[in-house]
Amino acid sequence: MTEKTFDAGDFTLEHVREHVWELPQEGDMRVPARVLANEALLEQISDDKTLEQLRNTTHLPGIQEYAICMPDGHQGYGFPVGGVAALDAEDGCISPGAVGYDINCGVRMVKTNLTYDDIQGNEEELLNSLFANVPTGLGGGAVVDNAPVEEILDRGVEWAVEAGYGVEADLAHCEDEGVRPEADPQTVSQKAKDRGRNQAGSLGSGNHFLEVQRVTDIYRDDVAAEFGLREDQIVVLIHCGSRGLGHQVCTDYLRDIEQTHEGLLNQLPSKELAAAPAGSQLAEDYYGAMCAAINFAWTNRQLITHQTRQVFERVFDRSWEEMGMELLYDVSHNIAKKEVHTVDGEDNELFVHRKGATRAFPAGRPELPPAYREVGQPVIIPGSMGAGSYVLRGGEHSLEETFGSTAHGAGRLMSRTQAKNEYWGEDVMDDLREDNQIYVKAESGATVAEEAPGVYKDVDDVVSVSDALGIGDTVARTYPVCNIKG
DNA sequence: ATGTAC
Repeated sequence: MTEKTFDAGDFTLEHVREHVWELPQEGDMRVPARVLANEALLEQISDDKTLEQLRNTTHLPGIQEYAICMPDGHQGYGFPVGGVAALDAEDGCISPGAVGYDINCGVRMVKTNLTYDDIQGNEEELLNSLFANVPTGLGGGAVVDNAPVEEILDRGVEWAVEAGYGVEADLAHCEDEGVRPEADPQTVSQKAKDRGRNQAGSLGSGNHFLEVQRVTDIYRDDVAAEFGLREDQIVVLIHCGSRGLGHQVCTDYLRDIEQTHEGLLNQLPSKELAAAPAGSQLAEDYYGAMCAAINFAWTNRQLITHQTRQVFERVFDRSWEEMGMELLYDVSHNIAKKEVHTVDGEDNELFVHRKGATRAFPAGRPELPPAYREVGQPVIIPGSMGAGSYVLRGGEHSLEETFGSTAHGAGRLMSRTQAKNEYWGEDVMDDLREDNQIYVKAESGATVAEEAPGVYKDVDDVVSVSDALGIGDTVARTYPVCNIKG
């Protein structure tokens, strides 16, 4: 270790090597904590609670190696958004706060064989038709009214495909093939199910969006060819989660775990990290309920994919198959999952908590579908609505550095309240259209202000750290064409 | 993120 340090508010980080910074283990910390970032990104987390929350995480029983903060990390509920914590699945614990309220918030990319030329002039028709056919905003609205929630919780995208909202190939291009088999609908409260019943196929609000984009840059020709991506291609990005259902699951189990496992809670530096010991009834139940909410979120994105395909069919008067509207991949950003990782030469089953972090498995991992087993997993990292997004490929160092994870987005720079003081939604939309030919339509102007490009970090910085560390390699970059949101 | 609050 070098002598170099970074003074981040109340914390001093030691420089391990390029882009790797460490909070040394001290006091009741069970392991050190690591931040993967350049100095500009570190500066941006020096004044909030990100580092305090990261350090708190190192107190969780069973934590392995390090608590890790990705380059896009910022403060969240109890645990940083952009945090990764791997906890022993036998002797450790599971923590709802380290998964987040929006269980399986995530993103999928739908490819097309259209080019930017094909859709120029159609942007507003596309925008309006997408907005009319994809429910957005807080509260109700759904593609499927009175949906069979129990079956969705149990079977995920398999249900959607059987019901005619997708094809078999969609399953093969979704993390875990669109189904978490450990899902246990019986552990999901009636209240959560009631909230989900009329939200199956809805975008929601906040940072969630559906964006038509064009591919502007290819960085790795061979990988891009395997992924079916090329310059000037039109793609669609769908970013949303498990809506009120997942939120209710988190709320229900946080309260229950706080009460039932008060002894463990009292050993932790923050109530927001409440955790259930591995093997306890509540750990089992929360895992089953979280997996069920995961299935709901995947189905949600599948139903929105179906609507998107139909909109494209009407606007361009061709079938979606003719337009090549196949899934590239669907990745989770908020999840805890049992995975086997090698620690100190031994294979251990761990609850890998990724909150605002993406699984980024390299070639060879058995979990990857056949299409990506030789090349590595596609990772999709959305930027702000003014910046576009990146497609990465799980890097060969991800398993040793981050339990197979990388960043999930640009990361917020300021709170929603602060954003609303700085920006006015209508002005943001006018600027994007006039200066960048980006068409935005939203349920609420306030949401546009909260999500203005200026409230986000530079996604280029985030991705360059991932690429330099070899945890997620850049493959392609996209730029927005039109965007709908809540 | 969220029927934006217990």
